[in-house]
This record gives sequence, structure tokens and C-alpha cells, in this order.
Amino acid sequence: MESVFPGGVFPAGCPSRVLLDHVTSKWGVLVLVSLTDGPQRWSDLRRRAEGVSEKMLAQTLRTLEADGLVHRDQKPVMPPRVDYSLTPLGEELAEVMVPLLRWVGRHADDIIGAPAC
Amino acid sequence: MESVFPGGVFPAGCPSRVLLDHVTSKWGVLVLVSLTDGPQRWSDLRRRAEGVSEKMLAQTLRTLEADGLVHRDQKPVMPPRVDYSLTPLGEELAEVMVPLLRWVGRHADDIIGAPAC
DNA sequence: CGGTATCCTACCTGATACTG
DNA sequence: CAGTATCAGGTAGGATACCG
Repeated sequence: MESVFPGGVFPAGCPSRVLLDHVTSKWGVLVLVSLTDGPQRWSDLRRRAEGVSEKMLAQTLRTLEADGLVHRDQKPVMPPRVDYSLTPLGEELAEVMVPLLRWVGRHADDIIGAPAC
Repeated sequence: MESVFPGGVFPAGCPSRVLLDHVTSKWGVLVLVSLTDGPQRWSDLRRRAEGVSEKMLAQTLRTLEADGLVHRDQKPVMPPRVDYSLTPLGEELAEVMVPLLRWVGRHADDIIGAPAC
């Protein structure tokens, strides 16, 4: 592979580092990829991103929403109904993220040494 | 995009989650991508993954080496010389990681709101 | 040069309770 | 249902000093 990031990857404190931290965060990855299956509700995401706490799901969604990657659609009904979905920008990101997740899924058992999953 | 991970992304506690945490860790990403430019020494990596502490660089390299993604080549000379490089598996991973980094680099300024970088 | 060892802090996590 | 608030506890990560 030819040189991709000559002279350092990203400067520290650079916007790229901040965005990278957002999208590669433990729950950011799982939420983004989960949303590739289409709009989902809070409770869907809690179930599909298994293990996420309410606190971290809220925090993650707020960050991704502020970054313009996730859209929050709240219906003014009772009981409340909120749908989360990828924005066009988020879809674009997901397209480069999914291959990474697929690769991890394919090789994880070999690399880590599957403790029954 | 069609359904990619129906019924949840990865089960919690699954090897995929562990490997995902390794390769999407703050410094894991930077080290892996930095090594796409070829073998590099400890001091190179410290400089190119700007901001990494010695502790975290050591920890990150040990994890990636244990996962078979990074190769450590120590020459028995004085002063010591150690070269780190990607294994074939690591190269494969880098190929799906680099598009993500490129995307982040392209959009970071728009999304985060560049504070002079 | 290429690391350990030590300490310390910040954030993540988990549990519980409460609200529109 | 879809969150927010609070607090205790653990762990990832950072700063510093030292070593072969």
C-alpha cells in the first residue's frame, strides 16, 4: 500500500481527531451500524446495541446528532415515539464503516479465540 | 443500504466486540494506519501518532501484536532498535480502515467546525 | 533508544429513582 | 415510551520518573 498519511496521521487536537473519536467510540460504531437497517426507536437501539446503558445511549445519540450523522424525529403523541435514523451524511459514513465491521466479524473468532459466542 | 446486521450488531461479550474495541481504540486506529506507510520504530510511532503517551503506545502495540495484526522485530544491537510493521492480516485490516480515516479527514472540518488546524 | 513502574484523574458503567 | 438525574465504583488513560 502506498503512503496514505505521510508525516503523521492527524495532528493532535485537530477536528479530524475529534470526529474520529466520535465515530470510533465504543457505542458510536454500534449505533451507526445498527441504523443501517433503517429508522429505529430508542428501545430498538437499546436492544440492538446490546449492553449499552441508558446514559451512554443518550450521550452517544446526542453527539452523533450534533455531528449531523443521526436524525432525531420525535412525534408529538402520547405515549411519546421517537425515531432515529441516519442522515445522508451518516449513510455515507456507514458505507465505509460497514466493511470494517464485516472484516472484524469474519476474523474475530480466529484472532481472539472464541469463548463460545 | 440493505440489512447488514439484522437482530443486533454483535452480541455483547462476543469475540467480535473485543476485537472491535482493540481496532477502534483511540490509539489502535492511529497506530494501524500509521504503519500503512511501512515499518516504523517506536520513536517514529510516538511522533506520528501525535499525543500518545508511552504507556498507551506500549499497551496498544502489545494488544495489536497479540492479535496478530502488528509484527515486532527487535534487533539485538546496542543501542536497541525495534521495528514495528503490519502483518498480512494487519494489512488486510488497514485496507478497510483507511477509507474510514479518509472520510473522516474529508468531512471533519465541516462537521466539527474547524478551530484552526 | 525503547521501554517499565508508579501514581493519579477522568470518564464509563451500573443501579436506582423520577418525569412528561 | 423515552428519556433525565444522581451517586457509588471500576477501569481506561495520562503524567512523571526511572532503567537496560
